[in-house]
Amino acid sequence: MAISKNTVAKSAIQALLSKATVALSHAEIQLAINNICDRVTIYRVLDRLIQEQLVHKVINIDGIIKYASCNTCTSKHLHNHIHFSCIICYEVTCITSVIPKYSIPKAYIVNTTNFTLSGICPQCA
Amino acid sequence: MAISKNTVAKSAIQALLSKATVALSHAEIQLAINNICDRVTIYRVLDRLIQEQLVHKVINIDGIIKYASCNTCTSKHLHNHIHFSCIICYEVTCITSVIPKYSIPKAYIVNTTNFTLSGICPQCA
DNA sequence: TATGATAACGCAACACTGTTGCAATAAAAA
DNA sequence: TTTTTATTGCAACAGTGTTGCGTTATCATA
Repeated sequence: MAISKNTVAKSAIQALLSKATVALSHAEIQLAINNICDRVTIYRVLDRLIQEQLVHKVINIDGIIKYASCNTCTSKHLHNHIHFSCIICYEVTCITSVIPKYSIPKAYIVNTTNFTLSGICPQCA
Repeated sequence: MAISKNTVAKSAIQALLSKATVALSHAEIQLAINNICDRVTIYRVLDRLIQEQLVHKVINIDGIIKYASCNTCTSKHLHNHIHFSCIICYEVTCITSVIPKYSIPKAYIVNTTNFTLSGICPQCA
């Protein structure tokens, strides 16, 4: 995987995500970077960052895709940790400290896991 | 919660979901019932069925909402079982036999769980 | 069975998310 | 500096889900 070019939009989005404590949606990113670039560019930059394994996707409980920086993925790019999705503030937090246990029939080949718990986060409780 | 009226659309969608072995998306339902009613009506019927706890939502790995009949929810309306989402045929199957184990910090109040594993299902393997 | 209240419907319109094609532009290499 | 090529902006589009409103069908009551 070739390293992509370093552009203003890429740097801004990368910086935003790496300092964010929660996963952000496309809309939230667009709002945060304040029209630094087009809507479409954000999607393309995110795709690039994902391909370069700097960012990963999380599906929110309501089906909205959120993006989070891979701060914890040092050696392997694995995201089988729990995500917590708050029903009040809609923030998605990576609970990296816990790896969930599961077991399913052998016939199923598991590639990726998406364990999202929803409820009320500490800030909203 | 008052019982809603029994309409042609409701019966058709209910019958379709109860005989389906996998969770269906709105688009799939629309295709299956073959223009028996309007797009919007399907959304409203599904909302009613969810409110009456006859159907539950599952978020697919790509963020598309799928609907499944609550065949297994006899006493309590709980859906904390695993869902398997196939990356080839995009079918979502409820693995009702297994309840996943997890633990997260006490500060988080968990309401619902959404444990979706994605990979290749037995049919596509 | 006929009637009336009201839930449910179809239609139109809209907002939002995500994608694609193409010409213009910016980044990095030569 | 020039050249190559990735990246961008713009426009247009497809898909998903929602809302308002006038009409229709359902179900309870007479």
